[in-house]
Amino acid sequence: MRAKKTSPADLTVLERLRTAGLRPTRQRLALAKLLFAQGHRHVTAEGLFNEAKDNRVDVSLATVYNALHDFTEKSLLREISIDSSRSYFDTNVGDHYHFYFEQTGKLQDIPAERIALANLPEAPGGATVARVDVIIRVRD
Amino acid sequence: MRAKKTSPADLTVLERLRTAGLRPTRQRLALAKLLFAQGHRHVTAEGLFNEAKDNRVDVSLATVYNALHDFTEKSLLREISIDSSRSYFDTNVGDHYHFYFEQTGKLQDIPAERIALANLPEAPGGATVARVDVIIRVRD
DNA sequence: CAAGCAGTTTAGAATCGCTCTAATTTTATT
DNA sequence: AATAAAATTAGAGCGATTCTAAACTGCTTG
Ligand SMILES: [Mn+2]
Ligand SMILES: [Mn+2]
Ligand SMILES: [Zn+2]
Ligand SMILES: [Zn+2]
Repeated sequence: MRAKKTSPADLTVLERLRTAGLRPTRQRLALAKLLFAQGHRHVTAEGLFNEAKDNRVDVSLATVYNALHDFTEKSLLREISIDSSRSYFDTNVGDHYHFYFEQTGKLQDIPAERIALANLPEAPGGATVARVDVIIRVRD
Repeated sequence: MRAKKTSPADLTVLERLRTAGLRPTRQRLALAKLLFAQGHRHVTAEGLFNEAKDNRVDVSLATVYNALHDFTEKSLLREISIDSSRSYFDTNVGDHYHFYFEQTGKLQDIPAERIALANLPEAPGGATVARVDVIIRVRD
């Protein structure tokens, strides 16, 4: 694989990886750019893999999975289980919820302030709440 | 496979199937009995399949999947996606939410009244809300 | 109750998202 | 440049689920 000079536009993404403690390899940089260059996104591994291909980013499927998981581990992404058949990865790691369009498989953010989640019960038996997921499944 | 007389205890389950418009076959009756005889349950296909084996219910894995899906279609069960690696089926089809214990993979019901879900945003673009899932993921 | 048919079950193959393996390549450090 | 650690990769492997197509069963009808 040909290495390519780092352009100024990559700098922010590069720093983001370094800050997270991830080596800024060509593959991670390219994927991070696809993921983070625009606004928040919800991607599947396959979707990102195809997008990489479309953008002539030469990267293996295994690396896409590795990167998605590495990014998730470092809180650059968050993984969402909506449909038991595939995982989604969300570039919005802040507190928020989702609409899920069953026909298209698309996700749409709902800001945390838009839902009042009151009286959340205590986690039983001294357990710790890791996350609260709210998914509003919609159909046309 | 030997057929077995329908016992009085099966009657309620039998009616339940008939009412749902499902033929009360030996396999469906046996599985429905496992599912609905006790209180509410959260099962996986594999779990139910093993439970059937333990109870000397001779049924194939494909039939377990068929029954779970048929029951879900008729609203005798509801399917829950928690973990992208497997589906759970819930005998509680009423409005309620869940604790999910990440270590053990167990689910625990949270009655709808225990969570105040206010200000639910409208479904965008004239879509209809099919369901609202709330999953509180907990760790010890 | 026999026949007939739609609905159901089944074993095993197939599928599919994802993970693993082990060899190669790259990165970061000296 | 040499080295060690980390990352990438092709392809095999895995596990949950679905599919196929043949055998069986429940229900209706005569
Ligand atoms: Mn994962
Ligand atoms: Mn399903
Ligand atoms: Zn999101
Ligand atoms: Zn439940």
